[in-house]
Amino acid sequence: MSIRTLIVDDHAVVRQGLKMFLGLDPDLELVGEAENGEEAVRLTGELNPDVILMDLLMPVMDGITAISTIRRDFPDIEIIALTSVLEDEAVMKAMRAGAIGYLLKDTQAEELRRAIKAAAAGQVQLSPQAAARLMREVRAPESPEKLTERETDVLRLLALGRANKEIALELTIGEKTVKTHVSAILRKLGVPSRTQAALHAVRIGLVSIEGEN
Amino acid sequence: MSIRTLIVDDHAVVRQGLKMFLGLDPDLELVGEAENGEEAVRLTGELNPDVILMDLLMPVMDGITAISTIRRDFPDIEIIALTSVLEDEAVMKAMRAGAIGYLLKDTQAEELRRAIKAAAAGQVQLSPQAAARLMREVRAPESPEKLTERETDVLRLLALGRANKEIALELTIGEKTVKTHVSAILRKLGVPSRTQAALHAVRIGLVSIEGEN
DNA sequence: TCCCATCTCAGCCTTAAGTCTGAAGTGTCT
DNA sequence: AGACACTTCAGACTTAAGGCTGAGATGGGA
Repeated sequence: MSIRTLIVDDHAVVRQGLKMFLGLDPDLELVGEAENGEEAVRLTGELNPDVILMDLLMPVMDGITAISTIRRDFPDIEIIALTSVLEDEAVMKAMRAGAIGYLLKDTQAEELRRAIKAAAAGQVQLSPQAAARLMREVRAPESPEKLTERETDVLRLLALGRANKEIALELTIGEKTVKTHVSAILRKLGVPSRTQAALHAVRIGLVSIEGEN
Repeated sequence: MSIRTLIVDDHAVVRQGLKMFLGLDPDLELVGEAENGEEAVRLTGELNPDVILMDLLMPVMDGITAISTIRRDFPDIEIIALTSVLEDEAVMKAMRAGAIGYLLKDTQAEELRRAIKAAAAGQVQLSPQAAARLMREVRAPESPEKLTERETDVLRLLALGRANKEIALELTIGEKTVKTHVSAILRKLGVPSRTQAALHAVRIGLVSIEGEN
């Protein structure tokens, strides 16, 4: 019995490439394609795949959110995060969201097929690079002190280039309170200035760099 | 006679997808693949393709640089910039570097093949979105007061999250001088704070967001 | 040669940013 | 009920950021 696979990526070219990679193996069956997280969630319910290859950066609904949603509703379906960039935060986020694997898009056909089979069997499969990052994370306790919800709100606005006073207005809280949050954010992120915090936020995808001010 | 095409992208999946897209058309012949700009330049000399599909974001040598180099050495070879993000500056840069087309990776197979044929015939081919951006650029004179070389140096460091004092040290100039430059930068970019200037720099690709501090 | 852009820096000033300490109100978990 | 995390805010403080004006040095172009 073949492994039913769903691919999720917003770029047609990437989907086509994955399709071909999968087509080379009789054990793998492509049951559907989705262009964004929302569509992925919907199709997962309809098609009931065994494994999902999920891009992380997509419009409408990002991959991380889609992974969380699907893992919650369909705990038997394994998901491999597939992305073009290797980013510490992204790896961690994908793992926490419930991905069983994390692969880079420069993966070769053979390796990708092996990863899908491993995932179908419930085995963790990481690209060597991702594994290295994860190791580093585990070794260094680092405990990257998670931001609270409110702090995340503040960081999101801060990363849009807003001043404390503006953030205060937008969140309808006092400027002093914003300062308190900003201080906590800087401490937790381990950066010395709001500019670096903003750059960090962009890096982890909290805000889109395409986003306007 | 078929159109000899070279594809350049650092992701194997994308190359595979493009390969399949091209394979659907007997008029198109894939003569080679490159993983980065440097390899693209080398292969162009060896293979003498008619059209090159060039990704813009690549390690070793980026697409813009590769386009400039190839267009200078092989003026008869047409290059289509192919990228996953639509960014005003990137469109302009690619055009200035000599690309004849600019397509997004979510392009459909049919459209991509049409674009290659148009490029081979020396005709400009833009994705509708890219065309729109270009129009906007042309319409709005904008005259975005160019930054001087030194100001660009400062902005680059600023966008890494550096403080004025740090920038002064790294450029071996006084902090006052840095402030002068920063003021000029803010005025020219039309933003009110260094944080927004940093975000702008990232947006236009002055610094990579992957870049560390 | 003279003009002009650029780069450099100074002084003076205002405001924004960030730290520290302390504290009150809320909700959750045990 | 008590512990704990989160959010809110105050006061007092230090430092960074940014604006404004002025000005000397360099170097290229008309």
